[in-house]
Formats: sequence, C-alpha cells, structure tokens
Amino acid sequence: MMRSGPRARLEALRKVWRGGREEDGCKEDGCKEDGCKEDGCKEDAGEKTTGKKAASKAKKEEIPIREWWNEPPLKNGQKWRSLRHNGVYFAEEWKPHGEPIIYDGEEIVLPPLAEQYATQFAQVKDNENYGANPVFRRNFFKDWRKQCLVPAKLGRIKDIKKIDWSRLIAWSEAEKERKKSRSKEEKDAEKAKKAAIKEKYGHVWIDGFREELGNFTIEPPGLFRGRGEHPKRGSLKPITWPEDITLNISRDAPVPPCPLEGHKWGAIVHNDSAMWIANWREKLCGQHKYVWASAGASISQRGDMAKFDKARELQYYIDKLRGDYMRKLKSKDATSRQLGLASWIVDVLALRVGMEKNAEEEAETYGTCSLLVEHVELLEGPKLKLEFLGKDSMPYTNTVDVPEEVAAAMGKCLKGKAATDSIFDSISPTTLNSYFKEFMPGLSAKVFRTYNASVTLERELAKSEGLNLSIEEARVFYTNANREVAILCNHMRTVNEESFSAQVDRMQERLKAARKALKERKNKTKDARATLKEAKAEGKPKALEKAKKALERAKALETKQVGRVKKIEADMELKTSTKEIALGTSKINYMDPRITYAWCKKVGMPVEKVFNPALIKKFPWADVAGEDWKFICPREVSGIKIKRVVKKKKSTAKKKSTAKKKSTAKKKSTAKKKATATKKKKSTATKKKSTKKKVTGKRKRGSATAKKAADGDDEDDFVASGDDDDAFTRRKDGDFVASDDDDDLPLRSPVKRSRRSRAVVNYAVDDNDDDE
DNA sequence: AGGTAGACTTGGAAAAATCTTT
DNA sequence: AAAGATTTTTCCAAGTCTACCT
Repeated sequence: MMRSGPRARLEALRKVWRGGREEDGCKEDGCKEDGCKEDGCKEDAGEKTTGKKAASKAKKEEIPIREWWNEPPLKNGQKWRSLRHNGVYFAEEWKPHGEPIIYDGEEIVLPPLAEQYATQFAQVKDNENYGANPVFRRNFFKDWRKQCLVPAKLGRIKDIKKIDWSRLIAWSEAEKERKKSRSKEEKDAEKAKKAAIKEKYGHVWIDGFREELGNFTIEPPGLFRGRGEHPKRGSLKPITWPEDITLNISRDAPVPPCPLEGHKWGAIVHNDSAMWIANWREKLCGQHKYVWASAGASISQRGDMAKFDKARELQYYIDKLRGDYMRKLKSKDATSRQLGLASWIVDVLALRVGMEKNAEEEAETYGTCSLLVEHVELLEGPKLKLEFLGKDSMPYTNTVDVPEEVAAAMGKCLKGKAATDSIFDSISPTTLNSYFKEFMPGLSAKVFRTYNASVTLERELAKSEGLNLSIEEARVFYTNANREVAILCNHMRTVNEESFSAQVDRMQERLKAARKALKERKNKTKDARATLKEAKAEGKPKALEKAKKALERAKALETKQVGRVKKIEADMELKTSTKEIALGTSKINYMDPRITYAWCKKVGMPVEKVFNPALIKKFPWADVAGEDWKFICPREVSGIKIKRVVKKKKSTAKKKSTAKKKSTAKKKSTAKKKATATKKKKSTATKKKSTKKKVTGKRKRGSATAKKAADGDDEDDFVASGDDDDAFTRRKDGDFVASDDDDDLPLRSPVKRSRRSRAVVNYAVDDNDDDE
C-alpha cells in the first residue's frame, strides 16, 4: 500500500468514495446473482477512478476504501442505513468414516454424531489441556454417553477407560496425511470451492458498500475448549440449526434463502442499532454468538476510531482524576478509599476492571474489583506484589514500588479480612465506572488500558529522536516499543520450551553460516581490490575496466551479506526478548494506529514492516496522521472539545449538604450487600455440598495441594452406573468430584517476569475542583 | 438500586498460508 | 518439490459495559 503521499491518496479516496455514493441511488436495479443488487454499482464506482488509480497501479487491483470518516455522521445509535446479505453458511455435514472404537475388546461402529464427537476427542486425547485432563474427560464422557450413546442403545459403554480410540486416531492421521499429499489440482479445486463460498456468504452490503464478514460459518458441533479451570471444558457443544438463528437485514432487503433443506431461519429482524448480521444462542453455556463484519469493514473501523479518540480525550481529564483518586484513597470512608485504590490500580497497573464471575459456570479469574486478599502482598519499600489469574487464566505476576499512600490504603483494605475475602467489597465495576464518569463522559475502566498503551507506545517511540535508524533498525526499535506495551497489558503466550530452544539453535546455526559467508565475501572483496591494483599497475585498460566492475560487484555482495547478518542478529534478539510476550493483541486493540503511522513516516519505514495485511486493512483511517501527529498534544491541536460532564441534577452547593447523608446511605447499603453476599455464599455452599461435596474453601490455594496428596487417584476413576447417565460413581473409594480441581494444575505455569512497564503517572493534584 | 440480557471488544491457541531452505 | 520455519488468519472463548427491567 505504498503511495505517493497521504494527501494525494486522500484525494483519490475521496473520489472513490464519491463515486460509490453517487451510484448508490441505482442500487435497486441491475441486480446480479446472490441477491446483491449493489454489485453493479461498485463496479462502476471502481471504474470511475481508474484514471487516477492507474497512475499508482499496484500489482493487485485494490478494492476502493470507503472513506467513511468524511461522511456525514449517522444519527445517534444508528449503525447502518441499509443492510443486506446472504445469510450464514453451515459447514458440510459430517461424513461418517465408519472406523470403530474398541470397547473392552469389542469393535463398535458409532452412529454419525457420536462418531464425530468421538473422533474429535480422539484427536486431543493426549493433550494435557484437553483429553488428558480429568475434568475434560469426565465432562466429555458424561455428555457423549448421555446424548449419543444411550439413545443409540449403546448404554453398555460405561467406562471411558475401556475405550480404545486407536482406530479413530489412525483415521485422523491418515486423513491429515491425505490432505498433505493432495495434488496441486486437488488443492486448487478446493481453494476455488472455498473462495466461491466466501464470495457468496462471506460478504455483506452495508449502505451500498460491499464489505467482508469476519466469520460467516456457523460453528460446527464440537467439544467445548474452555480455558483454564473451566468447569465445563470437554462438554459437547450441540449442533446449531437455522431455527436457532436470527438474521438482521434491512426492511426492504430480500430474506436470504435458508441453505439447509427442510429448515427455516429462527427469526428475521431489522435492527439498525445493531452491527450484527446474524446471532444465536450457544446452547452449552448460553452465551450469545454473532456474525458480523470483519475488522477491516468500515462499520468496524468507525467504532475503532471512536475508541481511540475516546482514549485520547482522557489526557485532558486525567490530571484532575489522578489528583482526586490519590486524595480519595486517603479517605476515612471505606467506599471512597476503595474507589481511590481501585482507580490507581486500573490506571497505573493497567489491570482490567474485574467483573464478577460465576464459579460454577466459569473458570475463576480475576481483575481489579474482584481481587482477593490472597492475591496481593505488601512488602517493604513499600512494594506491592500481585499474583493471580487474569483473563483467559493468564497468570499475572508483578511486584511494583508504590507510593506510601497506596500502600497504606491497601493495608486498610486488607485489614481484618481472610485470604479468600474480596479486597474491594464496597465497590463494583459499576460504581467504579460511574466514578470515572464524574470526570469525563464515556470514561470507563477499559479506556485506561487503551490510553496507557498508546501513551507508552508514543513515549517509547519518541526515544528514537535523533537516532537516524535504518529500516531494519527501525523495525527492531518499534518491536521493542510494542513489547513494552504488551508487558504493560500482560499479553502473554505460552512457549513450548523444547521447540523454542530448537528454534534458537537453528537460528544460531544460520547466524554462524551467515557470518562465515560474510568472511568469505570480505576476502573476495579483498581479492578483487588486489586484482584491481594489479590491473592498474599493468596499465591494461580492458582488464582494468573488468577489475573495477568485479570490485563493484564484490562490494555490493558484501553489503548485502552484512545486511543478512544484521537481520539474523536482530531477529535473534527479538526472538528471545519477546519469547513469552504476545505482540499482536496490543497492535490490534490497544495502540492508536496513528502513532504507528506517524512514526513510520518520520523514520521512513514502510508501515508494512510492522503491520500485517489485516492491520493495514483495519486502520486505513490512521494513514491520515502525518509524521508530526501526536497522541498527546494540546487541545487546540487535537481539536477535541471539552465536554461538560452532566451532573445529576444536584448543584454543587447542594451536593455538599447531601454528602453526609449520601455516605451513610451508602454504608448501609454496602453493609446490607455484604450480608446478602455472605448469605448467598453460604446457601450456594450448602447446595453444592449436597450435590457434589466440593467447595469448602474452594478459593483457598493451600487446600488443593493438600487434597491432591490425600487423593492420589487415577484420573479415569469414574464409570457410569447403569443407563442413568448422571450417576457416576467411584470405582475405588473416596469422592471423585473432590479430585477435579486438584489434578488440574493451572494450565500454564506462572511465568516470572523480572521487569514490567508501568504507566508513567503524574500525580499533580490540582486544587480547583469541588471535592467533598 | 440492583440485576441481567445483549452487544461489542479483547484474547491466545491452532490452523492455514506463505516464505525459506534443502 | 519437499520439508521445515515463520507469519498470518481463523476460531471461538472470555472479557467489558450499557441499557433495560423489575
């Protein structure tokens, strides 16, 4: 996507866009296949601009970008003006392979659906996160038996341990092999078929523009792969039928035909305040699933830019907010203190807000407001040590220096509480977010992550000032900045140590070879120089000319080799420094892309060096940023206007008088809340006890290990008793349920990290505000 | 006021595609 | 062209947050 200049390109885009709009009116006629009436229009729009485009002709014909950021805004809450599509795609039905399982020596060919699930299980049988995990196995077997075996009169399959999956595994492997060894023709044919499906189902027409969909295939039946210690991992996800699906289209758009014979869509709606194309309820966990436009579609870009603008806006409010929360955490009132401390954590440590979770239905993970006493430790310094599982059960471990006030506030929040008590028992994500909204409209906890990630990127990149980087150096520099952001946000990936060290070894080899080659090249250059000297001395013009050329060539080759060596050295360094850090998430979601575009222009590096094609497609609007664009800048420059925070009726004068009342009221309500909370806990505890006999101290860490030692059991220690599917009993002794969170050590071992970025915070307290 | 359904953003793993090396 | 390494895309789980309901 290189081009002459942003301005010229913008002009071109503007024309493209105008073309699209002008033709928009014709959309009701000249329909092509697929019921996409606008097809013709777009083609026209494309042609109109070819004059301008031809000049910058790229190899691939680029689809014109909808320059939505120059369009008149949609009315409040409206997401589209027109919406039409071809519905969703259902993956082909499972073709039974007929390979049996062997149960207790007996070959049993399973009915299709049972076979489908069984084959999937066999494929992950030895993966310790899945089939080798006792909870996963138990859930799988229980569901599978109940849903697929008992109705098929295969109730005699009662013990998962007696199942030999080898034939299914062999089939899967053969299948993989077959796929690998397909001929070119076969591969091409498949590719074409896939493309045709995408052509038809993978697109949507929004306001007359054709956009790509993100996902358009309805999820096939499979085994639920919940992360971490998800109680439902391994359970069967049922088939989704057209009847389960609601489609969203324009009022005047044709209803797409249902692709499955004999079925019909669950419902058709015309909801222009929603972005989704289709939705359904996933039956296992009850979560909503959606089909929507891809990240590169303008409808998605619009929201994206709004998000970054909102984060950028925060810079004009943050000083006041920081002053306020630092004051708040010294408050005598528990609620205020907790609001202050939680704000500090959200702001400085960039933690997520931490919604409440349902322990029976979900893995237990934590964020700011849900942190427990046992997750933190106050150390000399003062320092604060945090250790807990965050989103996706990713371990968060961090020890940071904290201001005295913060340590004191934390001390108070911990005081008199048990290890498994909540630190922030007087506040919730809702109250915290409404506190933020007192300072800036639309401010919520997640905005801080975006803000601090972007600030960090800009700050790190600014350090390149006056460095005059080569392109390769710039790439490394950018990646290191990106890394700081990823560390701040705790974006991690699990590494397979074995394959990692093998990769490093190979890289080392390559580096060695490249260095050797460089040495040889240098020698050759030397030789060439010598030859030239000789030729000069001999004074033969022809030989001299030849020698000159040879030297030129040798020099060029040497330079090239120097580049190769440098590249490998750089890759090597990045490979180790980003070993367990995932850079993608921050690029996709957190760092304002305008910072990247601006910096790339400044140092003369093509954005493509650090943004993959999907990112380029996602952020065309960021290209508008010139090299001097700054995320942090005076308000006059950004053009972001002050927005008055709409206060709830009360005048400031009145507020003062009601402050006292309010606080007591609050206290009361919290007390009440607390009481009900404990009550709830108790009641669920007893309930659980009666059914499963688990729970007691489920959040205490120590107990798990203790239980494990006492337990020491075989993971497959359960069998179905009779056809009553739910009745699982112990084969040996004890309570098998008690073993389930014990065998399940955390999926990913906590990673120690020596250093971690934190947001740079200026605690300037400004005193002009109207605090209580 | 608290609870929750619904919608949208964020997340890592795995699969697929592409690039490099042999 | 096969194999192997690396990058990109896909998949779908898991967060956040607002609006709506009682």
